[in-house]
Amino acid sequence: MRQFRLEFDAEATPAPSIQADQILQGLNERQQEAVRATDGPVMIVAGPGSGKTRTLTHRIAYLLALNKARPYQILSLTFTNKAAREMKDRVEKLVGPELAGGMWMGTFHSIFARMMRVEAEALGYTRDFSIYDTEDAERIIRELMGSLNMDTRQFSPRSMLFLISSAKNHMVSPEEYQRLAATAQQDLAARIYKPYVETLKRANAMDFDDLLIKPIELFRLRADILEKYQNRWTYIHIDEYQDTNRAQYLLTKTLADRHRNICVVGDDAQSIYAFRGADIGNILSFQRDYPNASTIRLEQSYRSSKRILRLADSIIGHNKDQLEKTLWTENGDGTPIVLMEAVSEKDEAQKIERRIRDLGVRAGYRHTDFAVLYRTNAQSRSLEDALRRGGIPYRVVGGTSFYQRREIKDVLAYLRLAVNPNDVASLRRVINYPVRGIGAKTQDELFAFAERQGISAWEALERLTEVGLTTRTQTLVGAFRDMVKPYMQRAFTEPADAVARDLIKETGILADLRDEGTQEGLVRWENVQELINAIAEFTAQERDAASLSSFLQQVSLFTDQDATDSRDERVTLMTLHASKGLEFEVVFVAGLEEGLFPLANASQERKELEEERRLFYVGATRAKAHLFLSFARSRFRFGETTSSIRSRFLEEVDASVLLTEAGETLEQKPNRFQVTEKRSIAYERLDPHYYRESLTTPKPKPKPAKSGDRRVVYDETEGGRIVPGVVVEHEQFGEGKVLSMEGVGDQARAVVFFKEVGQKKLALKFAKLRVVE
DNA sequence: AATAACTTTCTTTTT
DNA sequence: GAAAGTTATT
Repeated sequence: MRQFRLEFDAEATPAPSIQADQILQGLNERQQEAVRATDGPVMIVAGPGSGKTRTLTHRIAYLLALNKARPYQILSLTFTNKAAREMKDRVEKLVGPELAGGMWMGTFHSIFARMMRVEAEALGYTRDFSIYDTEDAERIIRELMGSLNMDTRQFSPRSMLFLISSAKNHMVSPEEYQRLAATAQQDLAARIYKPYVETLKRANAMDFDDLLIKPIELFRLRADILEKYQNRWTYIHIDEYQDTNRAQYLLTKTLADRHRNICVVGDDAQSIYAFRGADIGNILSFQRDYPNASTIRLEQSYRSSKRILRLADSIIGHNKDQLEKTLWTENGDGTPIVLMEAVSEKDEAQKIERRIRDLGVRAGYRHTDFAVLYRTNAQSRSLEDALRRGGIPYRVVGGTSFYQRREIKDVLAYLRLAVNPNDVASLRRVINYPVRGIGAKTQDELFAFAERQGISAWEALERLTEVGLTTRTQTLVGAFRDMVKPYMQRAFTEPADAVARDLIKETGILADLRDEGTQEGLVRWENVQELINAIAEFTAQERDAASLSSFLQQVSLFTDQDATDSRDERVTLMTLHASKGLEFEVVFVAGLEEGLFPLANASQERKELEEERRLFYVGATRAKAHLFLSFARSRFRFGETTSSIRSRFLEEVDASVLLTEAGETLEQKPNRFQVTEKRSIAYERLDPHYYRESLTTPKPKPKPAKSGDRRVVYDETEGGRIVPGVVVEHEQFGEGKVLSMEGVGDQARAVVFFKEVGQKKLALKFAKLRVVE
């Protein structure tokens, strides 16, 4: 893992093994232009399949070949590890490994994690800080909510984390957030935000957002450090620029400020990460930030057939927010796009399976040529079943990766604790695993003591006698402490694999898994063994003595796709999000149903709906030759069968390139979703996901509201006339229809779809709704 | 304190 | 239909 070398590599740049003009070969004129424009700001706007990434890598290779920049002066940022790896491979192929070796190429997170490792002390961290993923962060939030007596049922820790994360990404401080908080949920988040940040700091830990925000803080605080990096990275490249969030934008802008050699590549039509703070505005305002920027459009698609492009174009044409761009191709018309209608999700999966087999036989496609895309991870199950039954090998991208498995995270938590004693999340995770008699109550007392004394939880263990536990518990806790303690030294003096192996053995995790005696326990046992191997492998490659902590930091940033091997013969199953940047001969987009794609929550707000549409656009444009769209008329969701209707996207699409399975053209109902003049909001009849209750079960009978019964559909005793289906009026929002009700008495809330402002959730206590007619 | 049995809620999408 | 949380039992 050469990429984890920490020192800057300042040795002389080796001579390029290739001439610059050779690099330009095989590129079209526009691409060559983009490659040649090496100085100053450049924006490459490009459609799917136009060779964006290719152009970017050629540009980097060109810089190296010209000896314009030394490798370590080039910073190239991507969004996934996979993209970074691919990019590096391509550059290597062009200029040779020695020259490509020293480049800084990786995800935003991995690059800045490495930087923060070097600069940690400037912000009061140690270089061995822990990196908290969503699960760790959620654990912290849950604890905090508990200690602040917040009801985790009303607002989940996850939703709190989401709000805090988005505040962080927008660079809103806890104090500001407190002022801005408007809803009850935001109020709660505002109360947790500050303690959350403080807890992380005390734990010597950073979450994913911190990895981007802390560098910004650092640069603001220390002009000297900023200057160092501005001069280090004189050429900055950013792939998928449309997906950068505020922090990423600021970070790269600050870094590029001195030399202004920044090149961004993106496609506004493929922006699909607004939900995690991505801001299309960044790509739209590039010209404003850099008035002398050259903009280069790549509009020729080398990937898809004419029919597929026409379909894609008709999808995106329904969006208002977009940059002007016309894709064209020299490719042939291709085959018509096939729309498949299925009875159920099972049937849908079977049809897809049959198509794959059929095309494999008739057109000679290999399994790697196929991809099945869907909106939610949960949809993979039925597809997997069908493929398994049909004997077609597949791989699922995403889902839980190796490093997210419970047993792996348990082991990693032990190791993290050894490296970073302040790491509370890890301490909490392992203090009573395997079970050693330190229950919730004991833990509460320990952490409360630490809180009172203003010390870290580990220090509380060190001062165990002062906590005031019974002798018996003290012995148990002391034994745990004494078991882990030696490793806190050893982690820094001995090879990582030896430390890890001994610690794992001593904790008894392996024995615990073995004694389970189940098949699952065996698998987990094997996984732990595999982790030990991975650490050993890492140690062999990396001679840095303290590398256990860098290993831990690295694996925190690993995600699914890292294990995937595209060479083996399998059909790929993945979410539409995960498919970005990839291409396949044959693509299936499954589950085109209202409420699923677009998702129910997203179908009310124009912005969110447009994002769903871009997602559809991304999915459709993954296909080179064949595209299949499918929907099922019923689907097993939420533990029950629900009937569905086909997605509105199918009504919008250019039907001339589409055929049904029967070979007929699609009959569209273009006005199906228009909100008509008066009161009829067409959703209620057409979208069963809004009316799940009433369509799947007989009309909910008014139940007497028992106390503690949270499943009350509506409250008879109060405002009894406000029930799902009734039209109501609100002072500000105007007229709307009640979609559903929840809660009783003061807690009663209604989800109302207003004609003017869309869907809102209102507390009846405050919202003074009047029933119309 | 640990286990078993139960109830409840939840599904976007990810570094 | 899973995961997480709650309650009852040992």
